[in-house]
Amino acid sequence: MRRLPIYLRALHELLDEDVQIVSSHELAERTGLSPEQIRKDLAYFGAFGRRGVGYETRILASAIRDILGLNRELRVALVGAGNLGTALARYTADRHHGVRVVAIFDSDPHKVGTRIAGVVVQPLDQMVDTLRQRQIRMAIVAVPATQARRVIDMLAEAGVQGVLNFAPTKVRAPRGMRIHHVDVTLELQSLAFWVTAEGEVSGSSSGGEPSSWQVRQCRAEKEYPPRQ
Amino acid sequence: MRRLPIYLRALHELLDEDVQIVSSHELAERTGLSPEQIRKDLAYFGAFGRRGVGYETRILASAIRDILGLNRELRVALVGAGNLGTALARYTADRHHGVRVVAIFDSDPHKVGTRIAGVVVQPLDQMVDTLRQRQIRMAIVAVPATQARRVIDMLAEAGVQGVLNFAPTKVRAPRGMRIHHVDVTLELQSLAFWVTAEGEVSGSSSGGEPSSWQVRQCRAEKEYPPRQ
DNA sequence: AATTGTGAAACACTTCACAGCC
DNA sequence: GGCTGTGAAGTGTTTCACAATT
Repeated sequence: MRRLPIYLRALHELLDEDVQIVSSHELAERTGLSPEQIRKDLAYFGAFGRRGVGYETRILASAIRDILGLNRELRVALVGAGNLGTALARYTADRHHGVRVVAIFDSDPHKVGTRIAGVVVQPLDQMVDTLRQRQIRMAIVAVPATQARRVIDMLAEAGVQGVLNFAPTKVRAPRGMRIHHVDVTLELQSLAFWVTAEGEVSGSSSGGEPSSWQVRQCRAEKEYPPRQ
Repeated sequence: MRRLPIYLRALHELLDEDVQIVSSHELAERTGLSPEQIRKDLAYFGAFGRRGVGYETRILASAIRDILGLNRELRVALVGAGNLGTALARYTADRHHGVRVVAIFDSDPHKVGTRIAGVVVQPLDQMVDTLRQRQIRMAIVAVPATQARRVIDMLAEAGVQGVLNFAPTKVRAPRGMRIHHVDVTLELQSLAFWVTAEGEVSGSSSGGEPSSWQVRQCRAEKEYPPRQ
């Protein structure tokens, strides 16, 4: 499921290059995945390819957009008009990925009424009514962690079914809602494991008792055998 | 590996509440993971708990920070001082998660010299030298997709070992570098699968040939049996 | 009695190998 | 010959069940 958008991106690149037919090997090359995996994934949703030939670029792209529900542009609400929210709103406005921020809400009265990427910021207490009325079913949450739970409950009440949450808290998804979490802190902290701290030597250790950074080295060497 | 930061966050919450001892069940409750998984994870790095008692909150938190290399604050560079970059810089400055943006680079001359969260923005062509000199080993890339590859090559040249990439392109990690990708487009598009398009009824279908949204419904019901 | 640590079983996911088509 | 589609094998991860420990 998470890989379909990756294929879609590669297919759009190929379409820009006027490539009509693409093989699983070519797609693998461009996505960094294996040809078998791509074939399995695509076959799961039905037979889109022709044996001995490959996949028809335009048809496959359209099929994937259809599976994802992106053939009509999906309207998304943004909650939280800070720097992060602004970046996201502008981003979806620039290129058309099938998803676009069409409503923005913030609790700060100073922000209400301003425009971001052409969309007027509305007060938070108008959110539930507006989303219901406009039948918006997806939202991006870019508010402080303390407000996330309340905002997500409100979104559930408004009938929102999918949420992309940037707030650094693990909130359980209400019934009927799916939440994808983007947690920068978690990413940075887990990435930290792979970098050597200052003062550490990146070569082999010189005796002494096993310390945590040796664990780190050991683990690191599992995935990067040569490591320089 | 990716779960250690989750445990760490829960442990810090517990420490704020002056909880001295915590069981795998309590941690499971707070993280949404299973007790067995937590025990397996922690046991993998060594025995931190006492049978019949639980885990000592402070010691476990410290051990995890040690494994991740976060007991000394990790200095990180930010490349790209747009809205997204600004949000991230401010975010790491506010709370101390063991990771902090201490250098910012941008190619826009208008941004160079300004301050974000107390850090002066430097021109991109000073990046490699500055990072080498200050021994900065981790970076956040928040530049347009077109620049991402070049920036990441420069970071590799500067000795950076870990990169958190927000640019919507899959760049292969250079030797000795680990890249974590945060791709908002991909997240939004895969989330789109789970929401019903406007006009669709969320109940059962009324005959006709199987269409993609029925696939969507079918898949959705696998993970959310009741779904309302 | 409560809780960890851990081998075994179950499960999920990926890769392999090749049959079936073009 | 080249490529897809797919059962089978392989690999990795999660859950189960329980022995070990306080």
